[in-house]
Parts: sequence; C-alpha cells; structure tokens
Amino acid sequence: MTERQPLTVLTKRADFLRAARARRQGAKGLHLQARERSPEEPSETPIRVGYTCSKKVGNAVARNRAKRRLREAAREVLGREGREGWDYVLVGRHQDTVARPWADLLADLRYTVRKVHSA
RNA sequence: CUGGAUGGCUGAUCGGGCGCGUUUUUGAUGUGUAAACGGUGUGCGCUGCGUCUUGAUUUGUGACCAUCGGUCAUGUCCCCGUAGCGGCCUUGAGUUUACGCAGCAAUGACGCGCUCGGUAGGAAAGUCCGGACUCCACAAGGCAACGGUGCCGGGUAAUGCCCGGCGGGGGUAACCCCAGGGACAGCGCCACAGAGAACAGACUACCUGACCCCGGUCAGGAAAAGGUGAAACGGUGGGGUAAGAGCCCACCGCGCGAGCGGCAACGCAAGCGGCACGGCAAGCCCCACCGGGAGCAAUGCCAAAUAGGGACCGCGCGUCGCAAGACAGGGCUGCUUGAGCCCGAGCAGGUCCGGGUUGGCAGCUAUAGCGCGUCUGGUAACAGGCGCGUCAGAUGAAUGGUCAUCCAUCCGCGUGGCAACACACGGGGGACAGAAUCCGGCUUACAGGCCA
RNA sequence: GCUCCCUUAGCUCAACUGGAUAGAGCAGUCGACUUCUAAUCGACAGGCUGAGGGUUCGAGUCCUUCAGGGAGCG
Repeated sequence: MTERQPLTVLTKRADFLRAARARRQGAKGLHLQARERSPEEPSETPIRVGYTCSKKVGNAVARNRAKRRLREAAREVLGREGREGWDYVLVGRHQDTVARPWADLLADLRYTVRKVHSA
C-alpha cells in the first residue's frame, strides 16, 4: 500500500482559471482540469486540488454531496497517483457525479488522470 | 404528528484528557556580570623587622672540597610572616537590586501523536414581519415628510404573530373564510348600454284641456309601467285618484333612537320619522396608532503590504511691498575687516479623497435561554412553581464517503382464500431539503401516519 | 446581508388614469404577381397576459403569496 500524499485545497480564483486553460479530460462521472505548476510558484504541499460544482449540478444539497464525493475520490486516487507539482481541479456534473456507482466514479478519475498525464 | 434503525472500514471539524517538541510568563535554586550597602582588615604602594618560609644570584664577599665545578656561611633581591604609614578603592566573603545563562516546577499558546465525546433542519429555505446585539446620528419632546398597521379584549420582549369574542359572507351540517376605521372633511371615477349614473331630472307610454283633425301638435298634471345596466329614487297588499304618487293604512325594509345588557367591539329595544342618505378609500385622501439610520462583510484588535501623495480646516509662518524684490535674522566658507554662498519654513494635528491589503484573532455561540416531565392559574393563547437534561460552530465553507443487514413502502410472480388479505421468492428503494451572529413568528416545499 | 426591476403571440416590443375585441413588426400558412425563386401586395391563423388567491360591476393594469429571470450596493 503506497503512502497517501497530503493535499491542499485551492482557494484562489486565479489558480482555477489557470487550471481550466491547461489540460482537460471528461468522463461520465466528472470532468478533470489539471496543469503542472512552474517551479517558482509557492505551495505548501506538492499536490493541490480544487473542486468546482456550479449551479448546473443542482441545488445546494446536490452540490455539497457531489463535492464530498469528489473530495473522497481525490483522497483515494490523487493521494496515490497524483504527480508532484501539479494542480488538479475536479468538476462535478449534473446528476452523474451524485448517482454514479462509487467504483465507477473512482475508475473515471483514474482514467482522466492517466489521460491528462500522458497528453 | 413524525421527519428511518443498526453495524464494519475509513475521513473532516470542535472540545476534554494523556504524552512529546517549540515557546510565553511566573516561582524557587545554582551561576556570571554590574551597582549599592555593610563590615573587616585581606590585598595594593612605601618603610622597617625576621636563626622560623620559597627561590634567584657563583660576575657581591669569605671559607672548604678540589679542578674549569660543587658545598657551607654571609650579603642583596623575590616569596612568606609581621608592624607602621599612605590611599581609599580595586579585590575576597555576605546582603539587596537589575540584567543574562542553565536545568527544575507550575502556567498559557502552538504543532504532532494516541484516546474519549459532540456534530445539521422542521422547515436550516423564501427574506415577508418583529426583536436581541453592535456602530453612527440626535438628545426631554413636538411638528412636517415618508413608510406601515387598521373591529374589540387578552397574550407576548415585540409584532402585521397567537388566543378568545363581535360583525359580515359561505355551507344541510360539522365547520370554513374575511386588510373588517372614515364616503356628513374635500377632490376624483362610475366605460358600453340606457331618457336619466349622483341630483335631480323625464324618452316611450298615462291623464286632463285646447287646436288641427282622426292621428298628431301644444300647455298642464303625474312619476306607477317599459326597456338598459353591476348599480335606477323602498317592497307587497289595500284604500284613494281624471291618471297617479308614502297621498293614506297594515306588514316588511331603512333611518333616528329613550332605556337595558356587556370592560369593549357590539347586542336587545319602547317609541319616532313617511323615505331623505348609491358604489369605489387593495384611487388621492382624512383619522388613530407605530417606526431615527445601517447592518456580524456590524464593530474592535494584530500582522502584512503600498504610499509617505492630494484637497480643505486648524495652529504657526519677522517687517515693507500687489508682485518682483528690498531690509532685518540664522548658518557655512573665509577671517582683521570687507566679501561670497545657502536657509528663510512647516506641523507630532483633524476631516475627506487617492493608493495598498482581501491574512489572522475577538465578536461566536447558553441564557427575553431551550428541551422533557409534572403541578397550579386561565375557556384559550399563555404565565408561574418544582425536578432533570444540557444541544453544531464551518469559512473554496466541516457535520461525511463507502459496504452490509433490517424496517416503512412500491413492483412482478407463485400458493391459500368468495373477498379484504396473509405467506414465500425476486427486484426497486428513501420526500423536501444543507446552519453561516442569535431568537420569536409568518409563508412556501415535502415521502409517511392519524383525525374531522 | 440589504435594495430594486422584469415576465404579454414562435421572437422583439406596445396597450394612457382599471373600461371590455389585448395591438404592431419579424417569423408561419394560403393566395396573387413571375417561366421559377427572391422582393412586393392581399388574406388568415397564432394569447386563458408566469402561477394561485383577493379588491372591484369590471384586472394585463390595484393588493397579496409564490415561481422563474436579471441588476445594483456593502
């Protein structure tokens, strides 16, 4: 069992915009945006993660639930397979992020991470 | 009314405990430095003394052994001891104070680890009302403007909320609904239709008389009938009349209303009036009552960052002059003088603007407390007493993710049964919805259960 | 947290101080013109005025409770 990397959460709007302009990959359960930071950017931990669930996802309950599932998935997948020096932004999708079976959601995240790294 | 249950694995956050590390403060201990006090004569300098003390000197002198040196005595100097004088402080011991260091203990903060416990709602929602709290403004209060409320009584911290009553409307009834003051303060509106729409008037038709003449015209009477409309000047019956008419009478309606009941809204009502007084105030408005404004991104503190900017005010700014400048004054060079150069203004002030920051801490979660139980008062809302329990504090925003079982419930199929239904198997599967300073209401959403 | 505005035909907008049938342009359908199309001309259809409740004789308009959309301030 590999060690889990600690993750910090993105808080700045500019970080989100930069990640959205970089690489992106969609799946049924979620949408991933990621970029490799330049070395001079300061960061507390090597991997940073942000979550985006807009009003398109649903009402407040649905948005919170989607964000919580994305957080748990990021802890599971990005903690092991994330690359140091990268920012990841996980975007929730309407209904699918909440309703998709847990194993499929994890598979979606692994698939998008692989695609983004190899792109 | 209620807002699924249990367990496993694994997370988030808050709080308590324990351990470790870093650090703040305090305490006593040890130690270092400095100062003061204190007492003493140590140490210091000079002089003197000394068979008691240590060394130096053999190039001070003498003697001996002897050979290039050694031993002894004495001298000198140092050390040591002691006495006197000088200087009064350096030093040593002690005490106190200040500062620093070390480990220890207590305490607070932060971080990490382990462990224990708490962790969304009935509507957390909409933001429609009412408050608490904080800041600003004004200070008894009144008026004006603006906004709101609007039967009466009670409840409440308060309300536009709740309870009870009254009035009106609907319903066979149980019961339900009502923004329900004022139209005699004033203004305005009432389309179309209709003769006439707000204060009286008269289109058709009616009656009488006159004229032309056989159906109309004119004058007068009268307001019942017709039709229109949401709304048309009381209704029915009788008398009366040329025809009619509250013109008269009875009943009903309407208005005024002595008196009685009720805290009040209001109700009952003798009697009187021949009918006069339309509707709209969720049109303007009048009356009564209520309301200062902003909101936890309030407010206070810390840190970081940028700029040492602009405007106005205040204080100050030597004299003359509108100004240029001149004369005083100060500084520097130079120096015997003459001379030359420079300064001649700002501020540690207040308000506003501009610029920068978008971090942290407090406010911050427990009290008009709330919840449960019980008793008392009250028709009730509610109030009071007693007992027990203590109940989320996040900030890209925690309170979860996932798996399994059960329950409410739904679907399919099978068996039993006349049926409602019961049992077995398989499958689906949790409604509305996420705190953001707090509280009381209202409104809206909603799986399920119960009552009328 | 606070404040304000809008919703009318498929689309963009009107409708006065409450008054009867809610109007215009574009788009649509049909017809005319043309060899055909476009343009033009004529005709037609299309609306329970976002939803519910109320005031009024009468509501797109006034009041109220919601729904959806938008704007502004701190």
